[in-house]
Amino acid sequence: MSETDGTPRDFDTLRALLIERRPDMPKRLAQVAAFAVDRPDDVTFGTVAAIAEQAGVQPSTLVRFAQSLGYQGFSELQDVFRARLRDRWPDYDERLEVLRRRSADSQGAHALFGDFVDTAVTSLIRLRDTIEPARMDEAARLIAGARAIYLLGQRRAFPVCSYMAYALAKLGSPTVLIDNVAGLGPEQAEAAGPEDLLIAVSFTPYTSLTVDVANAAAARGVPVLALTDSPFSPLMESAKVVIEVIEADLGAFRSLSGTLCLAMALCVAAAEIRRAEAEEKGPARA
Amino acid sequence: MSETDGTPRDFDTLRALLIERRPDMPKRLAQVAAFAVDRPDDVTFGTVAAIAEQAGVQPSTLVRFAQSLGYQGFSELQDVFRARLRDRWPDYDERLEVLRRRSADSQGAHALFGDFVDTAVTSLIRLRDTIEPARMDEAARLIAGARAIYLLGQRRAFPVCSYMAYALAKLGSPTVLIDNVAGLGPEQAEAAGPEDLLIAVSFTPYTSLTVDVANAAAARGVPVLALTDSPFSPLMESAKVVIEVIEADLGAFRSLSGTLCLAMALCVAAAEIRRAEAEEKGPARA
DNA sequence: CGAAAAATGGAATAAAAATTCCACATGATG
DNA sequence: CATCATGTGGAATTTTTATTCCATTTTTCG
Repeated sequence: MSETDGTPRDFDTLRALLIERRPDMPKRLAQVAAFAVDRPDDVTFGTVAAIAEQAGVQPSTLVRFAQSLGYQGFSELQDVFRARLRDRWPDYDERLEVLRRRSADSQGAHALFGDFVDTAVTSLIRLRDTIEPARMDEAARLIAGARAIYLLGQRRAFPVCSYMAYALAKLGSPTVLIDNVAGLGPEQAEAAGPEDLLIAVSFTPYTSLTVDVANAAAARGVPVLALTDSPFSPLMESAKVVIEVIEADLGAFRSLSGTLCLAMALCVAAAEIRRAEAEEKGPARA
Repeated sequence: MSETDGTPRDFDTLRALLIERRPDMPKRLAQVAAFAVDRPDDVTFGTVAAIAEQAGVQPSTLVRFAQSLGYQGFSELQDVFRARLRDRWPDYDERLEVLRRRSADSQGAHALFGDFVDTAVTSLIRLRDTIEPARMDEAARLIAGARAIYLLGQRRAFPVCSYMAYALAKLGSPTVLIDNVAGLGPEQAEAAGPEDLLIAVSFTPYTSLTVDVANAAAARGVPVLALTDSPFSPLMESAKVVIEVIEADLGAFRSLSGTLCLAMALCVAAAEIRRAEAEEKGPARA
């Protein structure tokens, strides 16, 4: 993987290289190689001095070790160790750099697309691994149990809402998309009652309309399901259930893929719950 | 866990503390708290200067932040972040195991979400590998060269358009989202002229409004860029450039992830082209 | 509205770290 | 066994990084 000059940039390759080359290394360097393979965490987090002591060598030996592998210095080698723990979240600055360089080449659109795809995939996988199943079930039940679903989200969150509006409508749920046309957002939301559900979607920086309408609704006893990106979201107060969605971003552009998938899954899960319940109560009616 | 004096030594406690105390913190410190909770990985590996920049504060603020929580300095706080990875990730295999078990266990919403994620990832990767770079460049240049961008898409395609509207606006392009409020879609599109660009997004079954408006515009000499899902799309006739987007679907639900990524990439690519051109012509004006 | 307190930004300083350098040791080779 | 190439330890140096300090701004409260 990704070594142009025999100097690994990813941990697995580096590890393999160390194991392969260790027998031919000078004593101290071999010692360092062994230590690096055995206790990668210590290498990841330690300072040169600390690692040197643990490995029983001089600090300078570590630097020479790194250089003998083709790195500029020990720090560069340590970066590979760190990337191992960090990989799933592509490095912000480096990415931006790549973005800029590529578009300067005017290789442009397609390469950029590749980056966006990477970011979206990262986002999706990460979200799948971190989201709490219990929360999702709660949310799905909330949707399934509601009389009508009110969807609230502005700016970047709006596509999510309009997508849910489409999906829910297709699944047969009474749905109101609060699009705030003519500034009537608050009024659109006013029809919602305790039997209904307001799904509020908002990301930093939180649109005040969204927050205000959600709070007002909550105050009236309308249950609120919040999809948001941080535990500090102002939606936390009013929401009955909160699902935290952390998306990866590329430059200034945050992916929406994870949120959309989540939204879709919730809608379909809710539809399933409803269907199951309908079957239990009156199988004949279907 | 293990805090004698209210200063957490483990990450989870620290995180909880930050969430709890953030509302009462001064602005900048709250900002740091949010950053620390949202992007712990960046805090774990960054230097004070790098983290400060990403969080939009001064280095000294980070130190003060740590001290206000009872740590001696920022480094001590960072240790807590590092310990989190040390403790949590030593064994990759175990982690995978947990993950596997979790997704096998869970039924309902979460499992469904996993499926949607799989579908989206498949969609993304496939799209990245099949799309024609030349087309994308054409499309990006078209967007970059236009006076104003008109966005047309109904139903499932609407979220894509609203997302583009958001992105283009943020990138400084004059943008009109044809949302067809009050049935005024055709009239909204009428302002578009040969200097402008109409981006039409439509998937099977093609909404007639979209097709009609796109055709009418094309007849008037407005260039049309079509994002669609089949070579038989009725948009083929009127479009100057067509990008074909094939999305994977799960049951009746087709993913949108690929289309959204594509849309985003096009917008950013166009913005880059514009910037490059602006720099060439009048570097002084920037 | 005005004084006091708290918070903030940014430069200055101190601390710590990485890296380089070189004298010395070791081991291979003729 | 002399010589040379290679490897090593440790101090010196340079660079990076964290922290402190203080003038200025913002907020709070009488």
